[in-house]
Amino acid sequence: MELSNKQITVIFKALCDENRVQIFRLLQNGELCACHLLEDLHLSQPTLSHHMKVLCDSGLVVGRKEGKWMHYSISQEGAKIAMDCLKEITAVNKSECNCCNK
Amino acid sequence: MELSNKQITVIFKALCDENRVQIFRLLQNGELCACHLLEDLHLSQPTLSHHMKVLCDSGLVVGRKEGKWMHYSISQEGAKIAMDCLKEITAVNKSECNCCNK
DNA sequence: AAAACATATTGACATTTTTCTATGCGTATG
DNA sequence: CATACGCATAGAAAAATGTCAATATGTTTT
Repeated sequence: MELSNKQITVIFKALCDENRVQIFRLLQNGELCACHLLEDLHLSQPTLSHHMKVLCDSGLVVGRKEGKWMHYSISQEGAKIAMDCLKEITAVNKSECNCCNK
Repeated sequence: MELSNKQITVIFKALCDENRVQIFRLLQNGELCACHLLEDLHLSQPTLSHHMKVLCDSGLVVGRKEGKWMHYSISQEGAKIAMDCLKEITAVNKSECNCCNK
């Protein structure tokens, strides 16, 4: 799994806004449609729509269209990719100091 | 571990900028001082200093002052907290649909 | 077919973030 | 002790992001 720096930022942007974090908390109880999410968030409908796009772009959330409703849920595949990515980017290969002052 | 939505955003802001992701890649080979990081990034010194502050605030990176040098490294404790947080926020408790259209 | 409904898109504005130049502060060195 | 060095801070400009009102799009219902 070789993700670019840009791709990594897209994934973690999902968790860089308080409202989006709150959306995760709401989705933890299962799939919800946008209208239901809207009830619990102090946001306008277009703003929610914008956040859901950011979340879907990250891969951490997936949308499922059913008639005129959009159902959103947390993607376990997306979560696994994010976890692997976080693990990979924070892994340290060596431990000695490489500084100019060594 | 009960982190607020705000605290979560502070952690993951570390990975929302391409330059900061690149800094992680550089630190994966071990501790580096700011002057050395600066050589590999196309950034001014104050801009790097700003990014290092964001990284340290996230807890994913720690700084160690030695004389006039600042040595930065990836924090494994910080990484563990971020991993736990990501796991927790993407966990799903129920799987049935809770939508208004159920 | 028209009306109602759920969501997305557009365009504008406010806020936040990124970036730089200039400067300040602490530490080491001549 | 004066100077140089490494890094942080202040302030300003530019870019990106979050937000909303208005509107568009697609779907269901009457």
